[in-house]
Amino acid sequence: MIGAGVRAALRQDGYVVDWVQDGAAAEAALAAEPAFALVLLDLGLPKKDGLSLLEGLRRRGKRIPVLIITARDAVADRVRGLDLGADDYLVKPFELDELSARIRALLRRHAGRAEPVIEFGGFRLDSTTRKVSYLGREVNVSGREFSLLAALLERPGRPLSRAQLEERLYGWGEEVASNSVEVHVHNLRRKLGERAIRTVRGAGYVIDEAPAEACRSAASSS
Amino acid sequence: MIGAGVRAALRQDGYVVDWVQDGAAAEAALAAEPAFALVLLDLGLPKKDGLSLLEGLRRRGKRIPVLIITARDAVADRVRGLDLGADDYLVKPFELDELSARIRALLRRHAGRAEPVIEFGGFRLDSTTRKVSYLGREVNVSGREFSLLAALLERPGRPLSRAQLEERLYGWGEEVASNSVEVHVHNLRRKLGERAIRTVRGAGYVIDEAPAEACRSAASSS
DNA sequence: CCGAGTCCTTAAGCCGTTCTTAAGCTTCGC
DNA sequence: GCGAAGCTTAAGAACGGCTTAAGGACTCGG
Repeated sequence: MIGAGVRAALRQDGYVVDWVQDGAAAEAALAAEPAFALVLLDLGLPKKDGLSLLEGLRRRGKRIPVLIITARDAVADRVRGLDLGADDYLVKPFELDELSARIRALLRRHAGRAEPVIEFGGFRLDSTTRKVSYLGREVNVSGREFSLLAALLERPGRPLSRAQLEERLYGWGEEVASNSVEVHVHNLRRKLGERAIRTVRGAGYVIDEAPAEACRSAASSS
Repeated sequence: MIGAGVRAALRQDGYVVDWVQDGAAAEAALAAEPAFALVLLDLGLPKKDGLSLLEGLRRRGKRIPVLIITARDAVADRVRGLDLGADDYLVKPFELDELSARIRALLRRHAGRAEPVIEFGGFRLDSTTRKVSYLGREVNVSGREFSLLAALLERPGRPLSRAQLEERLYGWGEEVASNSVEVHVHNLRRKLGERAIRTVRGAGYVIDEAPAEACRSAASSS
């Protein structure tokens, strides 16, 4: 079957692949293991309609990326799938290159952004070299500090709570029981200037769109 | 051209469509009008490579959804486009139904990231950043004050009693035994002006629809 | 293997803000 | 004028965030 080929190709790409062959098994697997990063859903599934599987997922609030695979002539299914909350689709037959690219794009989108360079609010982060510059100046930051900035810049303009940042910095496995996030923020501010990271009392920290240099439309600079 | 057909179909769907016919014009339009909800990008553009247009957009931090349209055989372009940060693509020739479904999906997905904002009676509450502005002025409010405003704005035009507000502010568990709601209202009025929150004697507090105009003279039947 | 340096976590104290409480005052309706 | 409802004020407590510093883990060069 084509399933085996897909699985082999994805493993080639470094993914860990679970392959189930009907809708009921898929639901069971998704219920048992909440950590799947993405669902590849062939609408030709037996036993259970793939679309209702998708609908059930979304109804239960799961936001896991879902990529639908359909036959070329099943336009109606595709349309329906997208409206039900699928993130993408692919038409059979497809090239494995393309599948892989779409999966990359979906994962990246879901992660928020994994593009090598993030630019926002005066920052420029390069995640391949882990270099940071702010307002044109190159700044030396440590590993944790870089991750902290990256987390903040993934949701630009939106505050992240200490809890969210900790989760992001330390993962689920190893929790931290101290104010280390505050300390990192403090150290960053010492390197970048006071205004680089704004505190939203009770909500967390945020990086604003307009840094100090916002001279264009800055009506009220507090 | 097919452009005209697409435009007509989208207008049919209720969208407002701007159509430019080369990359340079597209960049100019995007720079001039920041409020576009989505970009439909035909990779066959003359004058400027569509992919570099996309790359420029992303590099400048624009997160506007981009849907690429390519020819059937341009797999490499598609892959590249997705890696550059496109949100979706469609292969020519496509059915207009499908285009419309994908646009719906993209807009919905993007709207999911949009900030939930309440606007009413001169207020503008952003619950992600906990920012409040009233009559155009940005106002600094504390956490409880924000919750109080949010509660009042949830049922716009309808008064909420002190008891209801307390319940809303403190939850069911921990009741409060004082006039703290009154105190918060007072502090808010000091920040926002006397008229921002109206007292309905015996019933509670309410935020009115029309803040600017003095409606006192609207006499007679109540 | 040692020492210097960096990075990270933890802990403790400080400080300003915010919240609650309570008491006295004003306004309203009768 | 009286009581009830609402307003104002101020003080203390509680909270959240900031700062600092100590110590451990790790890296790197000798």
